[in-house]
Amino acid sequence: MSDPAILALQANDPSFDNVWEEIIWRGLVHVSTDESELRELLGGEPITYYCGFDPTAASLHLGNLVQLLLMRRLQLAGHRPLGLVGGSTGLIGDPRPQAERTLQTKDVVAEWVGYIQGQVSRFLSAEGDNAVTLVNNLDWTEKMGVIDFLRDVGKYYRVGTMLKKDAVSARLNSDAGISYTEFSYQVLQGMDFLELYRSYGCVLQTGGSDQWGNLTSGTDLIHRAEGVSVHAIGTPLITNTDGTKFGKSEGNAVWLDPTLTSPYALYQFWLNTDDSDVVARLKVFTFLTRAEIERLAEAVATEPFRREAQRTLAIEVTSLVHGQRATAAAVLAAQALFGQGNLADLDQETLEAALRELPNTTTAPHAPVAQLLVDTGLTASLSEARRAISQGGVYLNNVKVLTDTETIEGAVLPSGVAVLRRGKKTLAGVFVE
RNA sequence: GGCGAGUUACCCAAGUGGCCAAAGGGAUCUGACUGUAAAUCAGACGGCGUAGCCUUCGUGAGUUCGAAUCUCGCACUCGCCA
Repeated sequence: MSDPAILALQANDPSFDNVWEEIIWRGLVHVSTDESELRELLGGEPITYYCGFDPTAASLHLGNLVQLLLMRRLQLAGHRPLGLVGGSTGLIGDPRPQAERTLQTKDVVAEWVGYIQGQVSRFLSAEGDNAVTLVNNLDWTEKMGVIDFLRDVGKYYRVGTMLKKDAVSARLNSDAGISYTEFSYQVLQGMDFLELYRSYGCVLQTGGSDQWGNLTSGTDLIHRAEGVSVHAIGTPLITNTDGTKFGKSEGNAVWLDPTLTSPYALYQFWLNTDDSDVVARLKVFTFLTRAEIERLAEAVATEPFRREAQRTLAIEVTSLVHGQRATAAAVLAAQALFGQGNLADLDQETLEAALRELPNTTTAPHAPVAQLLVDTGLTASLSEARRAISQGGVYLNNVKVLTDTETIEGAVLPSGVAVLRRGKKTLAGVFVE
C-alpha cells in the first residue's frame, strides 16, 4: 500500500541528535509522561510504539495526519510502529465534548476499518526490521465476555478517576450527559495498550492531547496490572491564529481520501495558510529540515507577497498524501486557473485537465448560470446562487455575471468548456456538449 | 419511582398567542482593500422562476380566526429526592 518512492524521500533532520529533540522542536509534544525517560528511550534501542485510529468515518482527515507523521518520524528513528485501527472502539465511540455519538452499524464500521487501514499503511514503511504492523482491537475485545471484562479489567478501574477525566466530566456538566457506553470507552482503550504491551512489548502510545485521558488510562492500567511504567505522548491541538478551527475548508473536514477531498482542493487548502501559521505547519506537516524551514520563515518575514512558504508547504503535503504526479497536476491546474492571462489564450488541453481537477458538470449551452452554480456544488441552492450573483460574486471565464437568467452561451471557450467562479477562488468547470 | 428544569435554524442563545422565517453573538459566504494572506469596514445568511407562496422552533394530538409561544400524550437530557 505504501509508496516506497515517497517514503524513501523522508528523513529526520540529522542536526538533531535525538528524535525526541526533533519532535519537541516541531512542536509535536504538548503533554507526555516523564520527559527525560522519553528522551533516553527514544534515543536508545528500538522500541515498539502505537497510535490508534477509530473508524468514525470512511477516511482519515488532516488531524489524523499529525499522528501519522509523528509515527513516521519515530519509525525513521528506528522504532517499530503498530498501527491500530479501532474496530471495537469505533463501535463504542469516544466521548466528544458536545454530544453523544450516533452508533454506526457493525457492517459500516467494518467497511471503514478497511479504508482506514489502507490509509495508515500508506504513511509507514512496511520494509526492514521496524516495518509497521497493523492491528485491530476487535481481535482481542470481540471474543471477551462481559464477566471476564468486569473481573479482569474492571477491577483495575476506579470510578472516581474515570469521572475526573476531562472528556467525561465535560459531558457530565453539559446538558447532553453521557451514556454508559461512552463512559466505558477509556477502559477499552486502556485494554488496547495492555494487550499491545503483552503481545508486542509496546511501551509508548501517541495521540492527540484531547486523548490524554485515554492515553493515561493505558499507562495506569499497565502499571497496575504489570507493575511496569510505560509512556505516552500527547500532540497539541493544531489551532489557527485567527481562532478558527484548523483542518476545515468551508466548514467541512479536509480528508485524506482523494475522492472526498481532491488533490487540487488539498493543495489549495495549504496554499491558503495564513502567514502567521505557515511556519508552524511546515514543522508539523513536512519533512523539511530545520535549516530549510528557518529559511522559509525568513522569506515569510521579508517578502510575504511571494508566499514561498505556502507554496512549499502545499507541494510538500500534497505530495506526501497523494504522490508527486497528482501534486504536479494540482500545481498546473492552479497556474492555469489563477494565472494572469486570458483563458482563451491558454493551451486548451491544459485548461481541460485543470477543470477536471475541479468540481465540474456537463451541460447544454442554454443552461442558466444560476443552475450551473447548483450543479457544480458552488452553491447549495438556487436561492443561494441568485444571492451570490446579485452580490456580484459570480464570474464566468473571469467576466462578472450580471443576471441570474444569463446562460453560458457565448462564453464557451473553443474547447467546449467554461470556467465558473464564485468569489475570488472557488472554481468549477463546465463542459458543454 | 417522585419532584423540578429543559429540548429554537450550522453552533451558542433570545423569544412565552398575532408586528416571527423567528433578536443577538460565533461560524460561513460575498464585496471593498490585498499577496489565491491577515486585520478592518459593508452586505448576505430556511426553500422556492422572489414584495407572494411553501417548510421550520424535540414529537404526536388538541384549543384558537391565528401557536415557537396555551393544553394533553410521548421521547430525550439535566438536577434534586427515593
